[in-house]
Amino acid sequence: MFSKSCKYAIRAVLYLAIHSDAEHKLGVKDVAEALDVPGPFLAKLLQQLSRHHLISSTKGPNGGFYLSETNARANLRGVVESIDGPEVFSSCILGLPVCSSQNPCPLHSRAQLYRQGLLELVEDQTIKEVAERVERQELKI
Amino acid sequence: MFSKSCKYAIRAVLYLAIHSDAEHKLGVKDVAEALDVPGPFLAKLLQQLSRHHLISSTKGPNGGFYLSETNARANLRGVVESIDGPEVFSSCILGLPVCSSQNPCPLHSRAQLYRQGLLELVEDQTIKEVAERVERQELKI
DNA sequence: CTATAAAAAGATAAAAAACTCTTTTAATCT
DNA sequence: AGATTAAAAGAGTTTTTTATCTTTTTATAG
Ligand code: FES
Ligand code: FES
Repeated sequence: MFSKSCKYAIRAVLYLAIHSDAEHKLGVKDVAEALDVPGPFLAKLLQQLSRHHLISSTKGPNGGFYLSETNARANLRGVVESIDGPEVFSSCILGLPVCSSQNPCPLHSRAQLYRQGLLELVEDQTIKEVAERVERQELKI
Repeated sequence: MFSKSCKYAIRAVLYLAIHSDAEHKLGVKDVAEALDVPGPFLAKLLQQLSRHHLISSTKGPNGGFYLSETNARANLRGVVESIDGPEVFSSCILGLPVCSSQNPCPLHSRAQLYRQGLLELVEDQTIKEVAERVERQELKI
């Protein structure tokens, strides 16, 4: 479903939500080791998220990546769209050039249900909320 | 979501459901041109589906690919599983090594809704039913 | 102001997915 | 039986995704 990159990105954002804030920034290495993900590759992803203002970062000593309060109040949709592109939520499930009710593919109407589930997955709770649930219920990330 | 291969495969199966039967077989080229898909690549996919008995084929003059009655009474799940692997319906949406309610990831419970939609998409109608709907409603494939 | 720490950027490499070409096998027709 | 047709199988190639390595920029600390 999501690309590997996107999965890494989501997990990294959640990790930052739990373990970082403006006063406690984390280096790529910290996150990569905690999530068991290739470091230099994760660095690229975090840079990309940072460029899109979905996470925050500063350079230099005591620098690193973190989630600002604002970052944490967003949901995960932006993260997914930033890495995998916005089309994941709107493109035809059979790969036809356009997806529309005007000219639908055979799976179009049922694809709505699937998309609904997908959107709820990433939209109906903030990153902060997910992170808090992870802590309360000791979930794996 | 589905790989490109899988999308091609689904479309090809539907095309066969509509345009072929045991008495009217189609060559790879026919299908590839109709769907505007790379021919030799589609050939590989059809061979794979044929090996898994999801479509039928015969060699030689008047040979080709087609859907038997039995093939057409199945749903699309087998096609998807044959090309993309069965894990698409059961693997963790965040890429964790196992997906289970015992040790769930933060998105696990909501992922169920998404999976439900995905399964309905491919399971709740037979290939024949989809094909008939395509003909009745002149849908694109 | 200099040394240092860490992200940003750029350039490369490896692996996987998508796509192509060639040879072999099997069915049909004459 | 021999010629022909079309799938099956095998061996490449190209493109995209994933992963690594190196250099540059910027913020901080001393
Ligand atoms: S047209 Fe295929 S999903 Fe909408
Ligand atoms: S554990 Fe992640 S979806 Fe089930």
